[in-house]
Amino acid sequence: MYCHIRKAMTNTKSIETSSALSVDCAVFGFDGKRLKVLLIKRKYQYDDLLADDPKLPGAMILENETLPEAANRVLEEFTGLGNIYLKQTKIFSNPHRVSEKEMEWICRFHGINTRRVVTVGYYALVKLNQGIINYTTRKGARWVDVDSVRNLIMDHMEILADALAALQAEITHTPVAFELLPKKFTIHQLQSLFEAVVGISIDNRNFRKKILSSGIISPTGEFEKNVSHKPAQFYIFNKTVFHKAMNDKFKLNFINNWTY
Amino acid sequence: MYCHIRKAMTNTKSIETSSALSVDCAVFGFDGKRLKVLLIKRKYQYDDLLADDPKLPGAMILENETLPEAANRVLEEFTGLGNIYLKQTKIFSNPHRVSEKEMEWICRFHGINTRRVVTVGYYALVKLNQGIINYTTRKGARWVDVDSVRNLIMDHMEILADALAALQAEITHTPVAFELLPKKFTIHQLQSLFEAVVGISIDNRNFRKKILSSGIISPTGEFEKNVSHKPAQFYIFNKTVFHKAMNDKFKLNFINNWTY
DNA sequence: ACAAAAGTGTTCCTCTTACACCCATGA
DNA sequence: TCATGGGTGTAAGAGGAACACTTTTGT
Repeated sequence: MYCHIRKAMTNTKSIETSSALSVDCAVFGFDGKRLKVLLIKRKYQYDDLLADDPKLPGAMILENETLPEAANRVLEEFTGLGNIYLKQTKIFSNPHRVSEKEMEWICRFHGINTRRVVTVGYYALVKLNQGIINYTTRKGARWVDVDSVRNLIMDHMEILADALAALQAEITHTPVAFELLPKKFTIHQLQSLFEAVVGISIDNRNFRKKILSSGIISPTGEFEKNVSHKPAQFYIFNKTVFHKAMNDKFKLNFINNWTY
Repeated sequence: MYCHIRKAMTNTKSIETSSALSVDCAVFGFDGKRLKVLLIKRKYQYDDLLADDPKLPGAMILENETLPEAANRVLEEFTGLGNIYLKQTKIFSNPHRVSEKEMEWICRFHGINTRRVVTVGYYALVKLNQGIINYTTRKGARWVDVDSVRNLIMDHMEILADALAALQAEITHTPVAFELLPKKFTIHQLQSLFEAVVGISIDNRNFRKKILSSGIISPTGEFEKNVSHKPAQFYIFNKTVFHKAMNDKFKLNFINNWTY
């Protein structure tokens, strides 16, 4: 039913070929102070590749799933959550991105037989809470400060760096920040998140003015409890206002949204 | 040297599998008035799939090249140009994105044998001129108004729409506009390009003010000749100023570059 | 009382907007 | 002389930047 014809191929150095396709996910979370990323372990030792070597969660793509489905499968496995914000970043297709030894490890671990693995980078955003942390801990995963990540296996450092850059770019133009916060959050939390992700500090009064006048968050009337300072009000994200604002502003007033 | 171990796999419905990987490129050009995209023909008839069916240029990835290399190979084949601006957009990995008949066509045409083709979308930007147009015409390709493209094969309409959306988003934040213009261009050309790509109209005086005060273009002192109106000055893009401006502005003054 | 974070206003200034006419050239 | 696009200035308003103190709560 599919293909039955195979052209006789000369033994050139470059031929059309099949690749194993995988996804690797940089899963970000925010603990109120710092941006965290979820790391797992290699799990299976192979020669001098240690079982403890840290890596990003990932998986091979299955026969009848799309790449985002594969990424969601990985996220569900390690966090227990469905419906996570997920965004594809780059594709890592260098034929030599994986060393021969790593290639052997992959084939052994995944029970496949291939000469090349092309991987697709994703970043995912989760609302961190104690439940998730307990879950990921049981799975042998840990949440690490993004700034302090070192020595991931293969090209996972590069995949992570790319994911972080994509998140930084996106958080200033789309409301992904709210994917990292609880449904109800304080303005202080929101500001800290921006500061942590973009790596800057923002004047509190100006921040409040801008975020409140934009209308994309609404006060709930609820306040923090049992905090040793003046309790902050909780706000919620206002999706409809955001989309309206984008459509009104972005197209009609191009020159205003134009940042050279 | 690579893998020699293959785990016995149970015959589940979803198994890890290999895919053929392809690239498809939306190649954009600007003729001074409208945004154009390069279309080619299917070329080989197969049953009711006609040789004239329009499609985006694309190719299977070869064994020892990366995806951007494959995309560049396609561009060189159809335009004769190297060093074209190239940007990856999305991956199209739906297992059913290609019908069975198209799948047969692919296998036949490419002389491969696979059950699945995952394709990676790219958009490319070229400086249109008569030389290029002659070249692409000899290759059987044509430059079509983006707005009037209809009925591309497989999911190429979707790939094109995605590429266009990516270009629209990018042109307002990075200087890709200059990839679509000759080295020396008039301010009018630049403005028309923005208008064509984003689909808006811009006040000429305000546009000049903003673009000139940004410093990212510099006058050459040369003027149009043989035009039946006041000759316009030619300008060139000023790369260094652009990068300096981005670094100064974007990080330090986040709140200003923030568009909710 | 004190520590810790919440919350609030104003001034200055830059940038955006809206808008209309004369200029240089080729036909 | 006419048609075509090139090129210019200003005033009003909006929004960003910089800046410090009072409030509320738990300990």
